[in-house]
Amino acid sequence: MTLKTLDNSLEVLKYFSKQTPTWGVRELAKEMNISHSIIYRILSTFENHGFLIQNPETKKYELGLRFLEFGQMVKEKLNLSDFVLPIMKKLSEEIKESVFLTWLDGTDGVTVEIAESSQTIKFSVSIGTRTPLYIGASCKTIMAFLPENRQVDIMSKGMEKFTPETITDPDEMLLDLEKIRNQGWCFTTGEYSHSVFGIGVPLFNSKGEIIASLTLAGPVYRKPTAEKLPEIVKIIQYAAMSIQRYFDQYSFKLYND
Amino acid sequence: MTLKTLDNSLEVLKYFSKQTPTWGVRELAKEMNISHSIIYRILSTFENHGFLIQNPETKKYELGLRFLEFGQMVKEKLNLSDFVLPIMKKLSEEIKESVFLTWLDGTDGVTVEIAESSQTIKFSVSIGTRTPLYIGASCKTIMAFLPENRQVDIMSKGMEKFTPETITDPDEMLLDLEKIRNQGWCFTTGEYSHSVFGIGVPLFNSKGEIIASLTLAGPVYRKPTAEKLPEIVKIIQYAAMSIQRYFDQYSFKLYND
DNA sequence: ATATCGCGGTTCTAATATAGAGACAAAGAG
DNA sequence: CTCTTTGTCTCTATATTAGAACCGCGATAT
Repeated sequence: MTLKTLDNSLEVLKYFSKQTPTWGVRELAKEMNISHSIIYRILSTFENHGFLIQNPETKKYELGLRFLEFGQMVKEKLNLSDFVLPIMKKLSEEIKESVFLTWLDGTDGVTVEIAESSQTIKFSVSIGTRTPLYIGASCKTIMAFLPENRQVDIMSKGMEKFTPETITDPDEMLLDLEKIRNQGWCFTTGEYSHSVFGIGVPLFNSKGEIIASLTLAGPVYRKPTAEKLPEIVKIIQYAAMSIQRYFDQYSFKLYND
Repeated sequence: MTLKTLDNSLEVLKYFSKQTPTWGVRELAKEMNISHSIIYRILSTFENHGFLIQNPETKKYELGLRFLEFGQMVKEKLNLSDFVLPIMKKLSEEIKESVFLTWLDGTDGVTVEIAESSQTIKFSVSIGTRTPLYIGASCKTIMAFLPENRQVDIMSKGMEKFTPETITDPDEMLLDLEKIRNQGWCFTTGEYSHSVFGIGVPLFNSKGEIIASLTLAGPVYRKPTAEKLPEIVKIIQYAAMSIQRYFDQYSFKLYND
């Protein structure tokens, strides 16, 4: 049993995205098909607590500084900067492509740390980015190691076709995941966004449950040839091992259900 | 008129701080003097949306990855890294002390960007840190340029004595603020935390309203002598001018009421 | 100049969601 | 083993919220 008011309010909050960072009361009400009175009350309550701010001229609302506070606390809790980021940076320099760490969170993968390639053309993504688990190397690597009932669960909520390469057939997906699980890594091209390749390897907690993935990504035209791929996978796996050791040592603190 | 349920829920959220990052249901209920049923419903609703996560072993709750997403969006909206941070870094290198940017948010100052000193002993603070406006150089610099009714408002909510140096008498504070306003900068020692000095200068929006402050801080034993102070203030003011120009140019987007 | 529209904000009341006490099983402590 | 404490769930009186209608304002159109 959940609180409907809070539930609605958090749903409202999710409309403040990178694509649509500001909303007027009636504008958002129309978008959500809800009475503008309700939206007004929700937005102004959030504003009272600093989670939203209202531009006094345009009267539109946007995200407030309170999120800086909470976001930073989560980041410090993860504490990846000290030990994990250097490993990622080294890997990124070695292969000359961007490297990122994706965390399992419900039915999504969340990018929690990034080491960008120094090349001018590179794969680039923001910390905090959320993607459904059935899309792309980083997420499918995670999904492949979940129990099958959770895999089915994720797919049962519908699978959106992000690009022509996105797999949207559940049976095909299950086969794909099995392959990933068997070989221990995942190679994709153009699933998450057009003309991007990715190579992901899994990371587990001390109980052997999947919690994250380490992924390398770059433009497809630089994608490794079939004969170079195994070598690159090995290098990524080696970096993943170092990170894994750190996780084991600190019995890493983020859960998957 | 606000939503009481949401209001309570956000109040609950604020108990997840750096000092107390994890809470059990009944533990938090006791702390807040609220029925544990209510807390349970609030926490589990937040959990459904990824704002909190529950450790499956200890059953305790802590902040979830959703905050990473929203925190990052706020950070990118501010977009200080590209232009303002380099200025701060240069200033920090020149004077060899930490430099930080504090934003006005309601009755608090929020640290939004930091350039740490390279010295081993240095002032250090997290992004997102919140302090009442009546404490410390960075906050008092902002408060000094607010209209008097808002100054009185802030003080009327009570003034906590953080350190022996904290000014808690409203009349004394008003005099102090006037002095800061007249000289255009603020110098304090040991107000925010023991044995720390700070020098703050104000930053305004295009309408001449105070929105932020640029502050230099370090250990008191390195605090500038009376004759060196004016020179250092000038250097800080020069950096502030550069930042000010950037704000003017982009008619800077964060509001103060 | 006047009318119209759409905006954020407010008020009202029926109807619904919530508060809060209490119960429960499970886990832990003594 | 018993006693305590935990998170979770159920119940009902009641406080809170939903949603329509309304308001005054400012921009736009006539």
